[in-house]
Amino acid sequence: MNLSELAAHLNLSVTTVSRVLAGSPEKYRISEATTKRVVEAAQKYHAAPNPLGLGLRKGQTGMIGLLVPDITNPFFAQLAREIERELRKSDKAVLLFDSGEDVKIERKLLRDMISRRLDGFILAPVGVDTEELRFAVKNENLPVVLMDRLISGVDCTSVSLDNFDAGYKAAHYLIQKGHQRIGCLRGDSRTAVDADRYNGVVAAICEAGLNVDESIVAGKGYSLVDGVEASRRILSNVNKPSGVITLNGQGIIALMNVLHDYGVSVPEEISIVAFDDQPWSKFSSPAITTIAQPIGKMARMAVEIIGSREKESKIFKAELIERASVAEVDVEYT
Amino acid sequence: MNLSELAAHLNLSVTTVSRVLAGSPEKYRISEATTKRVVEAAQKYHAAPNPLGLGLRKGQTGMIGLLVPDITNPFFAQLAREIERELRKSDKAVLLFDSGEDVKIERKLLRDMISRRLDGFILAPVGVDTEELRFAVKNENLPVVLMDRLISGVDCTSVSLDNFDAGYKAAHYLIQKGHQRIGCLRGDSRTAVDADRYNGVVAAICEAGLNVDESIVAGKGYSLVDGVEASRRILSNVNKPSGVITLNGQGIIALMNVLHDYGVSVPEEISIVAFDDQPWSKFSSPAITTIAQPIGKMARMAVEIIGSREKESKIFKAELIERASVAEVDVEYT
DNA sequence: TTTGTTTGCACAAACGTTAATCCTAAGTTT
DNA sequence: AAACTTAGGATTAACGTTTGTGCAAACAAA
Repeated sequence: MNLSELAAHLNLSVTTVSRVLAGSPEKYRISEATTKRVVEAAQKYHAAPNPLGLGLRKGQTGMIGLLVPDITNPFFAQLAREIERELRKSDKAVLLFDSGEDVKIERKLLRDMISRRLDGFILAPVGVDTEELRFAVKNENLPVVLMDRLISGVDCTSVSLDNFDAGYKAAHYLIQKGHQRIGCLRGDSRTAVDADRYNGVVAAICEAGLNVDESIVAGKGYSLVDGVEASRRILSNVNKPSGVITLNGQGIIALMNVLHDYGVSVPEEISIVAFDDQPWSKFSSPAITTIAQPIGKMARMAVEIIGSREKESKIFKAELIERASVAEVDVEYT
Repeated sequence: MNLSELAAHLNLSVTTVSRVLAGSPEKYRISEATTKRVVEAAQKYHAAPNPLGLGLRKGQTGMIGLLVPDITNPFFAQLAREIERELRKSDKAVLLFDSGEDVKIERKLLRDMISRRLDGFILAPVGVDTEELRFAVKNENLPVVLMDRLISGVDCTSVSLDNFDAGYKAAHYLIQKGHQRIGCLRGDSRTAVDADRYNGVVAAICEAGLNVDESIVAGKGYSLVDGVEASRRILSNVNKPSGVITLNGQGIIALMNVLHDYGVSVPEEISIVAFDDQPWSKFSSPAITTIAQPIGKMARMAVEIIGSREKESKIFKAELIERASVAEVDVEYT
């Protein structure tokens, strides 16, 4: 039911009803009696202000747009859930857009998002620099937060992971456990996320005085098929790695299956450190040692930035969760 | 940019601009020249009708609400993706609501959804009959489609799976492969989805003249923890099943890990049929034989029903995808 | 009684559209 | 030339809010 319908029903003006329901009856000197009458009738008839009228008047929609490359990817699903949960506290709703890792579709969606006059945007782009992305970001008046795959050169408030540090931590941990031959299952090396993480891995390896063998490094995309293919390439190497780091969430699924396929036991023959904690990681056998992103914290920060229209980017540190997929090996002295 | 701003810029009335951009210039006798002028300027300045004004005028928001129990669950994530993709074709957007399997939150969300005056609702409820759900559904004028966990007694257009048939198919397949001792990993047995599937399983078992051993049937919820616990119960039985059916998507993840933990090999020692095809099911080792829901088709049907305001419910049949997790066993004659 | 001060609410405008109606200048017919 | 048609738009109202202002009644003060 409308405010106007309710007002007619109560023989009051829409103004009065609106003022009561907006929560400031005393400010406008609405009597106790009237206030009570309105509130009770509103409850009874499920009356609430029409968001379109309200939005038109106030210039805001009460919605923020969330763009992800693939909601089917557990990382983005978790992100979406946390963002929705947080936004709900300020009575905002989430408009979901899924580009399917397709840059052309992403462009279209960005245009659509903008034309919908949302109150803010949380964008996890495919990872490619497009005109639409720049346009969306440059829209000075609207709060935009970039997440996950940041675009170098596109200047925008962002919430992200210190990917270099995360990669470094993963490799450093393996090295500390005695591993000297470290393989790496990458995603799309053209995206900054992947490159940064890999650079961190390389840095740790070099720092330890070891060298990087690119024949046990593979990957060309974030899909499961890509992951499986890369895993096979890594494992079919005559000189197998003693530890493998999967640089993205899908990677671990691919790798585990290929490992099982090849009859390689974890962590006895090969140790694994995976990026992105999955719901099942701790139930897996062996439980997976993980570089976990603080998804909840990042989501909350993104929402806070949107709400407060801050302009400062935040970088979070990943956390290494020790579980059972990494074995300690004796260091071979060469 | 607004239509009114654009109109002012072009020294035209808002009406004219609106009519050109709405795509019916000839119907209102707008000259070719003017039409062209408007179209070009609109492109140049990224001008588009404000959806709030438009919505207010037309009485629709161009958005439909999607309510799921858990977007992190791959089934609902896939559903969301397909629904969004389909809705996009008619320029509608998806407002996402995630109840987190919590009935109280679901109630609140339903109220919020209704007050947002959306053009339609696609609801995958937690599975419990609530007043709010009934209210949302009874809202005669708005198109509502129920999916997945239907509520018996709540009369509403729905798109669902023939769950009995699906359960029957799973069990029948195992029996056909010679299995006589069939275990079952259930979800929440109070929900109709789970009960129907289980009844299908029971029917197939009884039809084959075998009997159901409830000591290898377990499950009390849809979460991963529930799944792990139930899997342990089933596998710790002294007399292990020769085949296990997991009645929901999370189940297979739990079961596989527990199996690996117990050192049971699939399909040599135990065969598995899983509900809900997962992206990794075919890459798994062994690849998982699956009872797959036609998620894409179901999503498209839901969107079609919403669009056409049909009232007829549709029931889809699950498809059995034969892969490698079921072994043929010799039938023991008793 | 007149003037001033509250109290309690209604009225009007504006947000941006669109659909129905109306207006004006030009061209066409008689 | 007068009357009629047509082209090409502009005006107006309405969708449902909220906010600034207005205005009557009641009450107090002088």
